Amino acid sequence: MDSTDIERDLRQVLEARGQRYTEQRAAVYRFLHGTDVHPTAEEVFLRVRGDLPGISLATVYKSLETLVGCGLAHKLSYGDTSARYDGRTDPHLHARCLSCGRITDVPGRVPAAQLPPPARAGHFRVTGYRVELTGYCAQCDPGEAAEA
Amino acid sequence: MDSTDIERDLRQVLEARGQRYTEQRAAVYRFLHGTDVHPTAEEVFLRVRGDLPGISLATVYKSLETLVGCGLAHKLSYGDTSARYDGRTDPHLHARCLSCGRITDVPGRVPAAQLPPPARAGHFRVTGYRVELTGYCAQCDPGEAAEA
DNA sequence: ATCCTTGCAAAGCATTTGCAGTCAC
DNA sequence: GTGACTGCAAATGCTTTGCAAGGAT
Repeated sequence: MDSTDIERDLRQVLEARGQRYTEQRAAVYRFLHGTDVHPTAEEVFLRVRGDLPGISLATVYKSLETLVGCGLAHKLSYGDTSARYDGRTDPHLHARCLSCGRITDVPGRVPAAQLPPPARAGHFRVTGYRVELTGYCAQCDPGEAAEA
Repeated sequence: MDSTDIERDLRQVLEARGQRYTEQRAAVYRFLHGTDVHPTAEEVFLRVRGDLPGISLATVYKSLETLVGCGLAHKLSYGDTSARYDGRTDPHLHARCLSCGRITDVPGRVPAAQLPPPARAGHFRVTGYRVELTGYCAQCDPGEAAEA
């Protein structure tokens, strides 16, 4: 899928929801879809500003929210720091570096069957789950002295 | 373990780290340890103010951070809203209501053996993992119209 | 022409920090 | 008495919002 395809898909999804295709949204989506660094809103802003010098941080936040609402991106909130965004939609796990906060993709996945009986989680109706790995990325590992 | 025991344990842990036992920390810990509602800092503040009318929100934040640092509590950050705190230390899962944000304890746990090969997560050294269930709590379920 | 989106600046919210007074040891 | 802790208020950092001008259909 090249850049043209990506933009066509974006337009289609936006129109299906009564929203408009704009350069700003396209630039944000293009960047997010083509990277695996799971950037923060600020990082998206700095990067996208290379293509669209006039774009504002508020617009980046709004565009990201729009993409998440359309299912074209996921928001990764770990609270400790600012939210990160993921433009990949294939199944994968996230590993978060306890030292620098960077998110690394991990190919595997956890079968739902191995989780506790969903129906019987007290009076809670379980509809989904999320697994997050923690540890140290290649850049931070050498230190190895750090602990959580 | 009654209230007296809890306070003795707290004193011991604090002293082992060169920190002082105070009424404020004791009140926060007592409340957190005796509930399973996973309160936010604000909720802890409102509740503890019943015992200590003069306590400030900043002190609650500082006390919670101290307890987390001592391993006497866990901080649950889901980003969407404010952080929540857990004073229980026995193994259990957390189920988060997508409607109201409430956290419900679920007795089970996920064996590490069922996760993807830790050592081989790309160039990432995995040291731990976290599982979070999502769905709807008893109070929000009746609606059943809502979706994620 | 319509009305959605942008960009700017200001507001909002959770959390942290500086500091003088107070308390635990 | 000494150093850590509290409470207050101000500051911080991320994110959202109000609104007039601009852009997409």
